[in-house]
Amino acid sequence: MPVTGAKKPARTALRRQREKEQRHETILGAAETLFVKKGYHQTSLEEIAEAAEVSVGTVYFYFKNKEELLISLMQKVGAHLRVMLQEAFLKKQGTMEGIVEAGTVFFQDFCRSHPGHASIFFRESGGRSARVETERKRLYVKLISDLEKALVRVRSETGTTYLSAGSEELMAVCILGIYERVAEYYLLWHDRADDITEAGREAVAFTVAGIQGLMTGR
Amino acid sequence: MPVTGAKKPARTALRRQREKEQRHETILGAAETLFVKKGYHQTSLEEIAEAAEVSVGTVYFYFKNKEELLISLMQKVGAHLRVMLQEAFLKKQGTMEGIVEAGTVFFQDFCRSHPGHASIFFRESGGRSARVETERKRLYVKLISDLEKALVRVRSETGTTYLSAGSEELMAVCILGIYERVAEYYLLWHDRADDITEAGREAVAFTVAGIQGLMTGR
Amino acid sequence: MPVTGAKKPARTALRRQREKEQRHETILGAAETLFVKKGYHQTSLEEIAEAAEVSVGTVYFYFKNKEELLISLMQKVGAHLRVMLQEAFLKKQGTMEGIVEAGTVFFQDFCRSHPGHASIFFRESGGRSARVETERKRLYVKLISDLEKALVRVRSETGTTYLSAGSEELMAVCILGIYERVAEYYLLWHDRADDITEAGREAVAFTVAGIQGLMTGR
Amino acid sequence: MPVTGAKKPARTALRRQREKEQRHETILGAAETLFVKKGYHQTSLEEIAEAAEVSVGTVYFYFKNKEELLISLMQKVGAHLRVMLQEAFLKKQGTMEGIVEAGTVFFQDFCRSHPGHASIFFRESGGRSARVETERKRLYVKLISDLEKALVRVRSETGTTYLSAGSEELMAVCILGIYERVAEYYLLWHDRADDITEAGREAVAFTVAGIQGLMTGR
DNA sequence: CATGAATGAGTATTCATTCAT
DNA sequence: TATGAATGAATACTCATTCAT
Repeated sequence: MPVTGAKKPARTALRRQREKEQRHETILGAAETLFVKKGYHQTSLEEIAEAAEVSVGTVYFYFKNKEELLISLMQKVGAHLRVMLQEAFLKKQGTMEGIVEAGTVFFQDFCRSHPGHASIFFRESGGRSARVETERKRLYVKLISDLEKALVRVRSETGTTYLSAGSEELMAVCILGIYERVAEYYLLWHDRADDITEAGREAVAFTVAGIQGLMTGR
Repeated sequence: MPVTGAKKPARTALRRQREKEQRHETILGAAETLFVKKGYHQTSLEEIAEAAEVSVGTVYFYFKNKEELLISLMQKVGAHLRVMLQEAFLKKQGTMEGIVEAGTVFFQDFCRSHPGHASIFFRESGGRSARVETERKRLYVKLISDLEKALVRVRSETGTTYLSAGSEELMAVCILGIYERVAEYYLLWHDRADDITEAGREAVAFTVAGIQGLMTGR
Repeated sequence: MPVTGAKKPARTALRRQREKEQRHETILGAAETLFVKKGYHQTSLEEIAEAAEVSVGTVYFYFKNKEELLISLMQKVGAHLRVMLQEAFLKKQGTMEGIVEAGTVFFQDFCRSHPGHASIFFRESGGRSARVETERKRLYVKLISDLEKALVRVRSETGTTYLSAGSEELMAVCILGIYERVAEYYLLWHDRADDITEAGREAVAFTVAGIQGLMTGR
Repeated sequence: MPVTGAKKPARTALRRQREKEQRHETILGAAETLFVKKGYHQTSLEEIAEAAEVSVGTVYFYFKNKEELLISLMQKVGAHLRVMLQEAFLKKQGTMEGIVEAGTVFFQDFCRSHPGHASIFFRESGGRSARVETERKRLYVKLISDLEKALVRVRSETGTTYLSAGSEELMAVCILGIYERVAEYYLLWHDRADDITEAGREAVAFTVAGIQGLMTGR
């Protein structure tokens, strides 16, 4: 029997693997839609199962429990956000331009194409349970740490110093605060998706000015 | 009717009124403590009643339902915050100093003496139910509007203009975002209550620089 | 106002107390009937609630959980059994007659008038969960200990000795084994409620002979 | 057809047959271990499959359902016990010695080398479901019937009579009761595996004395 | 024969809310 | 006003069983 004969089961296994991943994604997608629309606690597992067109048991086959579903979602969104921002930083390495690019990417790409993601990450993730809270904190801290590192590079590349040893951390925290509140305000509350372009631009300008304000020896 | 006859019940009525208000406060306080410690959904009405040393029925006599308890708390905290900020703005009318004063008051007074308040307003209020969400939005919008007005006064008093027509609103949103994330990061997550003094100072500097960055004709 | 005026609330409180205890008993009774008829695991809490003519929530108001319901039942039956046997021992203190009396009481009174009790104690209590098992063991050990003490008294009163230091314990264990198997065999399996009179009589004779067999220096 | 041609498939078939039986045993063994350790209801089929290193589906290929697994186990243990006791009776045919031998075998061999078996037969088999209960009863009745026959032979061989027509049956029931309670008490509860040697000896003495107590015309 | 993903009925438990006293 | 017993709808989660591959 030729080599292809041995491959056949491998192919089946691969296809199964793919199908399994698809299911995983389908369920996660259904959960995201419902969490965004109705809120985590107002969404029942039966609804999620129905939306994903699977049985309740299947949801539990793929996810340990409801909490895990939310955490998976948060992690997915968080990772996505980090990648986007990292890429922006890398484009204009170590310059204030990188910060501008990151902000622009956040408001133009992330918020506009994935309003649900913003909702999950900034709204639904807050105060659900101890485990969720821990994970939320972990993800926020990572993002803040990324921003911090970018700010450190800006400082060393431009040969300036900041006000204090903790300035980078503080600024990173401020920037994230701006991102999330602007996103929620214009996107989720006022549904002014168009305004967010302009607001985002100004928010970025605000951010840049804020950073420069903490720079000494310019 | 003799005077004494009229006065006696009046006194009783007054005392009753006072007692009633005390009860109201006691229950609200118990709810706040528990919401902050365990989270809104993880706190049962029975626990609240027990902590307030009243029966479940009594809680329902003073508050329509559990949601109302959270909303009352949010309103109380929101009002408190507004008053604090307004007073700060008034001290240094229409100048950037007012903005600085407000930020300082927020980080020094509000956050440090009422960490529970910050938790209720910024964390527990998010994504509980449609009604709570509506109220939360209303309170945030009010705060933003206050900040916006202060920024308008600063502009008119200093004779400058901002980048665009929506700049005041955008900046107000940014400032609130900075407030809440810095508060949660240093106060609620890292329990670095001492750092918040320094962090607050720098956050205010960041804010001021950000605002000035959006000012044109300086 | 006369003394009776003060008593009124007391009376109400008392009546409430009584009603509460009645409910407790009603629920316990419903659970017993169903556990005996269908088995513990095959009985749902909804069925118990329905049989007791209360809501599911009420069952949980009186009992922490389903397990607790079974444990309460076991304890009730165990206590009842102990009292019955103790009284029998006391009638004919320290003589073999007491042993005979106890056996007779067990087969004539306990088994015949409360076949459900025997079922709960000897059958339903076995291997349900760790907690139930612990409690079951505790109750069995108590019963065995009672029997042991009775045997010790018989020995000291009649001036004999048993084969070894552990003989009383061993005999107590044997006697309980005889009781439960005879009860289950004639009562629960063969529904030969009439035969149990005769069987019980002979089982007692067997028991007595067995005990005497382990007596030395007669 | 040449011999070799016929033999080859036969050999394969035989090996398969052997492997099949091994699987059967492996699964049964895994089930036994888990049932003893965690209890029937607390053990899931997935756990059994995992312990037996097969898939869930495979378990269902070898056993109709979970109930059947327990019943198979009970039957295996029951058969083992019967064989042991029968052999003991046969060694000393028709004499009280046979009864003594059987008891000794039970406590020394059965209990000590297979504590899990005792647990399955005396504890886990009780009150699981109607089918299990029926089978349990059937097995107990068989054992009792064996004991009864042995007692009948003793009676006819020694030329005595018992108290009544039902005495043999009653005594058989008593003996089984003694066996199981002593086994559970010393072996499963108190983990006094060493004491069971002595306790077993005395239990046998108790049994013999009990039987003789019901003999008339000695 | 073996696999393990999929099913979905079944159930214990919670808890906001009501209301007779 | 205050109580707390009673309610029952809502829901997360389990697990024996099946069946396409």
